[in-house]
Amino acid sequence: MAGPEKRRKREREQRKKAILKSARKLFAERGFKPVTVASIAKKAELSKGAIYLYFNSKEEIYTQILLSDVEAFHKTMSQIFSRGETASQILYEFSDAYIDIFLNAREQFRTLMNFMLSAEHLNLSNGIRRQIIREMNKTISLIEKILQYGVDSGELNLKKQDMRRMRNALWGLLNGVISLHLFVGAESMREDRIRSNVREGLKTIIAGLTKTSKKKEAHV
Amino acid sequence: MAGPEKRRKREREQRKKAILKSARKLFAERGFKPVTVASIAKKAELSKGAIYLYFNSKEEIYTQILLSDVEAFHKTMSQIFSRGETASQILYEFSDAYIDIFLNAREQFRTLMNFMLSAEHLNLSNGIRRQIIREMNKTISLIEKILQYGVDSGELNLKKQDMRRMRNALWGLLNGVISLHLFVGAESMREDRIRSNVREGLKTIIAGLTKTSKKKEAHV
DNA sequence: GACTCGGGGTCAGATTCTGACTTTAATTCA
DNA sequence: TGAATTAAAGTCAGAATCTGACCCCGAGTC
Repeated sequence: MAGPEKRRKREREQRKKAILKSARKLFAERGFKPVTVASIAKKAELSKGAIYLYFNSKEEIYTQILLSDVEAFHKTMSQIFSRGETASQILYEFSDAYIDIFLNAREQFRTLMNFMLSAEHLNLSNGIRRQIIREMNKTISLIEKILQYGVDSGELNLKKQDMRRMRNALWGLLNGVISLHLFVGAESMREDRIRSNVREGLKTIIAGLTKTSKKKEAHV
Repeated sequence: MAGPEKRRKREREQRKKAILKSARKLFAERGFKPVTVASIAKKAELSKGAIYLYFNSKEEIYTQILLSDVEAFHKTMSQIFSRGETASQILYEFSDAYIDIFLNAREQFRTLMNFMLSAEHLNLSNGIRRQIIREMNKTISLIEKILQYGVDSGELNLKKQDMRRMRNALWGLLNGVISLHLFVGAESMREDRIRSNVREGLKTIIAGLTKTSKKKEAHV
């Protein structure tokens, strides 16, 4: 590629990134609907029209942020695997990492949460919504893999048909605890409380799943 | 100023600076004539045409670099004054600073030197050339000020009509020594040799000027 | 249901940029 | 000398990017 051409391409990508950066901040603060394209343009020091040279719609901006966040999220969480540890250790680490992301990359987390909480009235096209949900599920199914690994290694005792429910329970535990503390409780205590609550829940669940406790038949 | 407008102005100035930066490097390496506008454009990752949106001619680019260098140079050298010291101390510091600039901002120095060495066949317009020379003279006349200060304080013995000649002799000493070592002598020895040569010359000149040596009448 | 208002999206015109083209001036060679 | 060649300065039509006034629609108000 020629000199000026290369420079132009680079600058075009920088511009795009700048728009996404501005938009991410605004979406994290306010969600989808209240953020106007004009406000994104203003933050990025561009005119509204210029935004449409880089994206086809407000929805597309939101989607790209969401997808890249979900992917980054999934990438981070994937790294938890591939260390020769017990399933319960991995579960603890997974939870820790999840909480870390919440605490350190709050904007990403909020955007994600916002999507989960109100995906239906976001008026994204159905295809896009499904794509994002599929991506999110990839992360959720990591929990299932951990559980499966525990079952395979003989560490955990869990029937095939309960796997999915347990996975959702664990995922729910994480998000529920975090959400609980997001709106109540003092900022200063938040991290400790989230961590200890999650750890406590995990401990009990893992205890209930470990093979040593051989008795189990008390049906629901 | 509005958001996008402010950004545009900023970016325009950045572009201009980038062009000057590329051009300065090339001019320092090769002088005026051999540097083509196309080569400046290439280094700045722009087309030739774009260069002419920021400058009216190759000459103007060169001039702006030269002027800003001369001004920076003069500013640095001016700071030598305004410390309550003897004229000879100030002369030593002035020389040291001059050598420092040569050693640390070689590109600027080369551009300046190049101008001094071949101002006549640079085909700059006469007005511009005179403007730059006037600016350079401001710096040269700093030496005269130092000498005058020495005379006024009774430290130096120098007739009014000899002032200018002495000033030029000192300036010549500096540039002559530097030029000498610029083309001969090993890089590793250069700094030491320049400094010691200049110091030696200064020492002798100052000795010849200090009032204590009262005898003087041996005309040329 | 008419009216207002706010925000998504459009578009004509302004600005910036590109590279092929024209001009100019210096050099070579008959 | 002066015609031919060449190389670099400088130009310009058209492409790319950007702007902000404008259009349109849907949601709320009376």
